[in-house]
Amino acid sequence: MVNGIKPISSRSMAEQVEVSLREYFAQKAFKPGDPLPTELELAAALGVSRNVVREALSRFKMLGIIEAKKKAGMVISNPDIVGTFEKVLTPEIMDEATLQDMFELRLVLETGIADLLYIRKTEKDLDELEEIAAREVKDNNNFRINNEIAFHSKLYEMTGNNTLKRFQNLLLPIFGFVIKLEKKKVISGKVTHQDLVKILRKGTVKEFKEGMLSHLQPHFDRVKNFKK
Amino acid sequence: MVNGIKPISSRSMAEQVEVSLREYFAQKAFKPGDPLPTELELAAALGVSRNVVREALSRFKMLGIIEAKKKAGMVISNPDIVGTFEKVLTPEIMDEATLQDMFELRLVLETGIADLLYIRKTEKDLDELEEIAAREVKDNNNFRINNEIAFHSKLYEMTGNNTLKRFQNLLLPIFGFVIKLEKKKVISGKVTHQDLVKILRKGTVKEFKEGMLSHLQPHFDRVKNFKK
DNA sequence: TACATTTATTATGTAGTACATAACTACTAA
DNA sequence: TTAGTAGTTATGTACTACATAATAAATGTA
Repeated sequence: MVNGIKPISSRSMAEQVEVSLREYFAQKAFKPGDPLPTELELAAALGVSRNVVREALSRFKMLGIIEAKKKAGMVISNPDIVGTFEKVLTPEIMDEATLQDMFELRLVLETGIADLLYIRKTEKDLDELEEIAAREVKDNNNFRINNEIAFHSKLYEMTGNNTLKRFQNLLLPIFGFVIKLEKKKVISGKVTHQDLVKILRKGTVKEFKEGMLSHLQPHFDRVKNFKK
Repeated sequence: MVNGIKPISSRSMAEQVEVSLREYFAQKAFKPGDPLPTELELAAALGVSRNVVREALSRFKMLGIIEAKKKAGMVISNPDIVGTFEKVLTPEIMDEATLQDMFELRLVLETGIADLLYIRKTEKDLDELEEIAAREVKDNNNFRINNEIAFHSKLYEMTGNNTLKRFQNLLLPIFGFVIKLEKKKVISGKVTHQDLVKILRKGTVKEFKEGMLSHLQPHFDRVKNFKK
């Protein structure tokens, strides 16, 4: 294999225009609401067909960076970050290494939210969380996974960080997908959801961190055995 | 404001085609390498012009979900998740709430990687980390920020999780941006980088977690004072 | 003058045609 | 058998045409 040599830029015009536009936005310090030149103006300035410009613009529209209205023209807008993330997070077509990475990422988040939780938690939240934990004891197995999801989702909700909450919600399918890949039975940790609620109420941050770690221990064991 | 009523789908054809294609990919259980129908076939099947199809396809190309070669046609490929994330992570056009969320997200990651670190750390890594921490003591202020970045980046590298490492690298500008917004002087935590290295070498996971928390304390204080 | 209605005007959205280009196939000739 | 050539095909780019919606201008009416 020849090293240090890159293939001639066979990048499509649309791709190059995308890059150019991104630079243009940055250079002009565009902010949400700011109007853009018309498609024809852009095409003329870039020396490409309107078609190519539209393909590039279509990309920005998908990301939510650009919004377009007839006659009014196009304006910059603030993108939905998590929404964009969702568009590429399809376990079926992701490579295994990245899947494993995402699996670990969820564990990192799960153990990392403790401090945030203790800053933001309220009595009302704790009541709701307790209700979820109590419900799962009664329920049969069919609904156990749903309750598992509900419990952890509630935790993220309690951090008051909406981006984080939505983000972890996207990670859940990945988590399930990876576990399914291995065909191993999921073993529960020693610390149950109800234990965690109890700690959140009366215990310290440190105790909660230990509790959560213990709760997730089976997953961490899995990570330990995974050879990179 | 009228609730429960949505505006008539004034979504563009390109947007609708994007959705249709996504469903089509899922339904056909497409995996990387699988060939797609030609643009003309898609256009005919969807009942739209080739132009519209291309605008939608352009979006998938940006995400890295589709690759196209002349004559050979198009194939599914696995997207670069972090790369995609990078495309929407422009602090300048992000709304403040999300910026704050991302700031917190970084803190969550930083405190959450401890367990992963202890699973994966090697002597070689520790030596390198120590070298970075030592360097920053000598350096003058100009390079302090660079060293700050280098140290924390190295930590993520040590987790052996490349996605995580790249991800936090994208978060760094946000972090700087948010701090700059407030125009407050950055106060260092009581635990220095050199302290952290020492703990990583000889101490337990628990000690490291406490150390990191103490190191980040000024940032957490900032979060505490931030009213949502 | 003030207001309502109609009429351009304009930029995006969609359709269709044409042709360049790269890559693959099959055929041909040495 | 192999080298070379011609043909085929799907993407890439360009251009034209027109529909559509939103705005602004112009007009008419009270």
